[in-house]
Amino acid sequence: MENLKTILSKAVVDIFKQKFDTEIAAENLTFSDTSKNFEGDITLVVFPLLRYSKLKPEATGETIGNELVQLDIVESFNVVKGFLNLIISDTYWSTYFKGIFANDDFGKGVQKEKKVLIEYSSPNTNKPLHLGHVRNNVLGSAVAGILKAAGYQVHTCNLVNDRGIHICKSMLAWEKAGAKDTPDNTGLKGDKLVGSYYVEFEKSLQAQAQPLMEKVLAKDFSDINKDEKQKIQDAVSRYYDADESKKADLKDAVKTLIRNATPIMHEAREMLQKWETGDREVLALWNKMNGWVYDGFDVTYKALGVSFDKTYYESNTYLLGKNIVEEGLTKGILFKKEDGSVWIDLTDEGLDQKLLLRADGTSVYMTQDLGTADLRYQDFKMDQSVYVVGNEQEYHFQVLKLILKKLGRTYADGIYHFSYGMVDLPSGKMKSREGTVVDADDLIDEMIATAKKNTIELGKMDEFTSEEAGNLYRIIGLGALKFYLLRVDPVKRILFNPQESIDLQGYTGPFVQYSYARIQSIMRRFYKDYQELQVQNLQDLKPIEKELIIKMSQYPDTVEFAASELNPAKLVDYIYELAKLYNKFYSELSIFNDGDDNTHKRCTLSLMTGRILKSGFNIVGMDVPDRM
RNA sequence: GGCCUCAUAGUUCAAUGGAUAGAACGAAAGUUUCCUAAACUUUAAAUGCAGGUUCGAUUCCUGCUGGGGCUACCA
Repeated sequence: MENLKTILSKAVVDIFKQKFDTEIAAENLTFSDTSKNFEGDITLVVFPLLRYSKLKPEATGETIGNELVQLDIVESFNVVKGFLNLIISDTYWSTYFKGIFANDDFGKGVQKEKKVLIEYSSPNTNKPLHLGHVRNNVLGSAVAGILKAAGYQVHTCNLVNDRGIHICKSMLAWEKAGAKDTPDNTGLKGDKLVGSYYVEFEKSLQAQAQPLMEKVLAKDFSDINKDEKQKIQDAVSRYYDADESKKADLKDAVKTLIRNATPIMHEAREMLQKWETGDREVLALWNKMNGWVYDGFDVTYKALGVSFDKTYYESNTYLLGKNIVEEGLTKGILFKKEDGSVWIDLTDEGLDQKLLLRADGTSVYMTQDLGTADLRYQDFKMDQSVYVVGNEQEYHFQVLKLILKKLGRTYADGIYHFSYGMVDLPSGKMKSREGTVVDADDLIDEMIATAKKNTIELGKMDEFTSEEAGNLYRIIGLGALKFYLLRVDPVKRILFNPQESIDLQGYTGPFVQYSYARIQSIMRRFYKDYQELQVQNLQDLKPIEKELIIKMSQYPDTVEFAASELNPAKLVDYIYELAKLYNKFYSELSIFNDGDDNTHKRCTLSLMTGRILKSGFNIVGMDVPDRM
């Protein structure tokens, strides 16, 4: 069906042709919602048209308004300064509403050719998922859902960082602790077990690094092996020579070198090299421990309700990356330093030199990302590739895109880093060393437990079986959590206040869910009392009824907008507003005590509202309950 | 130092360059013989600072102040 703005745009273009003898482009017309302080269903902003009309704002508005009321759909108008407020006829809204009511796919965009691949989650296998990953997963699956709803061909993937020094640290610590704990004999979730050994490793590392640091700062280098001695001596003298203002940074630099110079780090790096050369024992251990981690991740993903069309593993792609590095060397895009390390010089692009292969031949993050990029393109041939990764990696993706471009990869242009802000706690940043990281599983459990507690307190569980109840708590708890994370513009940091996040009132997921459940309750009663819903002409629309229809009419545009902006918050906010408006409608008007016509009309409106609330929530990965 | 990013009621968030800047929480007051009060109604309360572009700036540009990030042979 033709959209209101389209109809009005055409009419206004005609008016300008006839009245002012000028051609204006329909795209230049700005229609906006009418401000609450004025009467109208939709507003045309006439300021931009003054140069065509050559009249004052009021006169221009009057002229356009006088012509528009000739249309059946425009009932009346008023002009305030440069704003032409139009009142649209009930007949139009009635016809329009019947159209969208009959459309099962209302809100969904037309199918598009464009193919998009969305990568999100991307965990490391050395520790469990935390709140930061939760934001990533929730955003990633929401963006995928929105693009799908907007009509794009969407695929999702996960890139698991399953190899590298971090997992070797856990492996080493596990071996040193006797190599006997398993998820089975400890009862721990696999990722938790492996993560605990990562923590163990860090403790041992700390224990070795601290005395070494003290010695070195006292200029005693006897415990440093000769390969590292020179660098460390240099760093220490830079530290002592520096001004006060720079001392902290330079001390950190020394610390980093010291950490790398500890015996336990040497062991970890040896293990990594063994891994890269295919040492069977190391590989077996690696497989075993990663397997535990995947079992653990599966539980978390399932609890979060996210999934992927394809999972990539760095262990399968880093070699491809090494080949690409070779290719780059051959093409003269990359260069080798004396120590054998490979770099790209991006100083011409305003960036720095970037390492692609270590001196010992092992690969870094960038190396495997190059390989993965090629592989993904072979698999999906996508037009656009969205990486949902935190904003601390903006530089990385800038470099990745540049390198791929220099290598002549045509798909490089389609690479888009969906960069989102970090999650902070009221106490500040999450820091694993300080134990302030919010664990994903714990968080989910806590949300569900709070949902349970509140629901029981409200005494609403009489009609539920225990299975239904458990399901309800899960829907509410996750709805609260996801809504809390999605309602904020992705580019912004989120302040995660545990207290607030589990609020179930106000601007929250449960508010929307409650509105939906209310509607279902209405509809249950309706079908009990009446045979079937008669979708008649909607007559005598009350202001709130019309407002509700207008709000519903904006759903498809909102989905489209959220897709073009890649911003789930736009859709989430709209759904909340619709629910809020519905609650107002619900309290202002009686559905069952105002005559049969009104009952049918208001149930039709209720049913449609419910469909949109559900559809919108589902798109971004949330669920709604039939009763709560 | 360089690059990127953010700054709006007491707090957490909104506002395709458009009207008198919206919500929620918190604060104050009210609504339940009637469809689910996890709701609704009312009150008080905000654009960091200084310029510029524009008919019009919270939005775009410049500078400043403040927070965060990046600038690793970590990922």
